[in-house]
Amino acid sequence: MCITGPPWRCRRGDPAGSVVFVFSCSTIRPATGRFFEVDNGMRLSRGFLPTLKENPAEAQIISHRLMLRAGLVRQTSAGIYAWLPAGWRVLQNIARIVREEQDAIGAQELLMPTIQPAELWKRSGRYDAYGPEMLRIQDRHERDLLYGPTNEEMITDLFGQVVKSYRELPQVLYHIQWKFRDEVRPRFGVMRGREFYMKDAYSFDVDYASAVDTYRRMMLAYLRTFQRLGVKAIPMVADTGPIGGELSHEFLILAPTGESGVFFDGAFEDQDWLSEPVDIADRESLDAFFTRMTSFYAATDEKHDESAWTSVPAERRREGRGIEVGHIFHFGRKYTESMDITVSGPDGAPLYPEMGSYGIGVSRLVAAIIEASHDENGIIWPDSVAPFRAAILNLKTGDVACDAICETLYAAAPGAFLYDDRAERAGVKFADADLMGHPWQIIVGPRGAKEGKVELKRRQDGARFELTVDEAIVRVTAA
RNA sequence: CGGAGUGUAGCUCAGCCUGGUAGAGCACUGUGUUCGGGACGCAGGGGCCGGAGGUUCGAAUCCUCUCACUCCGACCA
Repeated sequence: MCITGPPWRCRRGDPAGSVVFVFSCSTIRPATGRFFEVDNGMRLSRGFLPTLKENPAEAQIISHRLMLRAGLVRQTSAGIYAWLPAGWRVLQNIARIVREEQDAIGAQELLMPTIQPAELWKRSGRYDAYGPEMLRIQDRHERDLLYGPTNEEMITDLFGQVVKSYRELPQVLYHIQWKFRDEVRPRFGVMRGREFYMKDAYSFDVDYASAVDTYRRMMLAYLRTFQRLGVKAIPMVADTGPIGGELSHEFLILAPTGESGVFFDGAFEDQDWLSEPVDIADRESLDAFFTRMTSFYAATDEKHDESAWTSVPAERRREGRGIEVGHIFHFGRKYTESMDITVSGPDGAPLYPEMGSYGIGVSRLVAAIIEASHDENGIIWPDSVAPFRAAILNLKTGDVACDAICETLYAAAPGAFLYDDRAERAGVKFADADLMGHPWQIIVGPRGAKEGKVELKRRQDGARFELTVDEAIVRVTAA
């Protein structure tokens, strides 16, 4: 419960339930001889934000290098990472946007455990089918458990316990949780780790037509989610395996280091899905949206169709590579049938609901966004996911004017700004700010400070603006 | 799981072949000069050389075993 709350601490030895509140004095750094000041690490001098000047030897791809160098993660064993404060902030920012868009289509968030009983998987037949990627564990009673790689069985079982009538459908349930797949060869940092943070949603519909509506709503939610994350993720028709049909799409972020080749209609990049007029309660509206969306050609190299490709106007043909960050999939009654989960139908007879599952690799997105958005100096965070909105660079700590302006800025947007108050040279601060990729840098130097001016630098394009303190605050917090 | 490597200071690495008791740069501490794009000087601190066993008067160095990590392949959100 301390995770997001205001800074407070329990004093050891106090009666249970008694809490001592220690309030932060956020404006002036102490000269009062106080031995402790609440600090959430947003002053860099006190922060747990270890930047690295050199590339760690184990990191091959750019996102892995930058994540280590910018102090986002540390590896604890092969394919398993600790998320340091800045990385954790990014992860939560992504999760927040994912959550808002899931909620917007009526999905309900819950939280299932990471550890699952083997019995559940034996019912669906996947316990034997899954293979060594599943991490199997035994408890002290020698019961078989596993660290969940996915949650179809568990959600289906939960659903069956609760929902008894077709009138309660559709249901869309999701959670954002850590998963584990014991990859033979983890690599590329969190891009292909063993432990990963993922949103997975599961839908239950009364019939196929209704399941298609759900699928289309989810498609819209995904398009909006990725747009808000500041990345171009293109949905590509994916292989549906033995089930067949067209209701499977993978979402790929364009990046040169992607694992799949992609071909798509450039018109896709110009769409604004946030203002797309769709009534998600109306089947015809959903159908119109989906028809328009799928009218743009998009396919991975595996599903690429040359003849369809040539019908795309030549100037709009885009080829590149992509990283898969999401997958939506209708699979029908596979689990409801194998686990014998039914609801009563309109005629009183039991029926097997139609299911779909919908994943977004939240931790993988951190790496994928970096792959898609960086330069030779470091990360360039999209505004929506950046760990800090801006870094305040005090170019001369100890200078009365610089310190005063920086403290004013720092107090103006609690939690949003990282204040580089270290006694470092300007170059070090510039380099670290570029590396960490804050959307804005508020540069406070002795020259401008005398006149109450600061310099604003936009990380994305390097644009610089000389502004008053108040103007800078407005500008940075507005964007 | 096959094949190939690497483990020496927080990071990047040298030393190993040809055994003689541990090094550099960066980082860190103190200090002085610097101070708008990763400064410089002086003085410091920090490593049972991944682990275990063996050979030897003596092992970071040679031998055996083991663990971890990385890369290539097969696999994959």
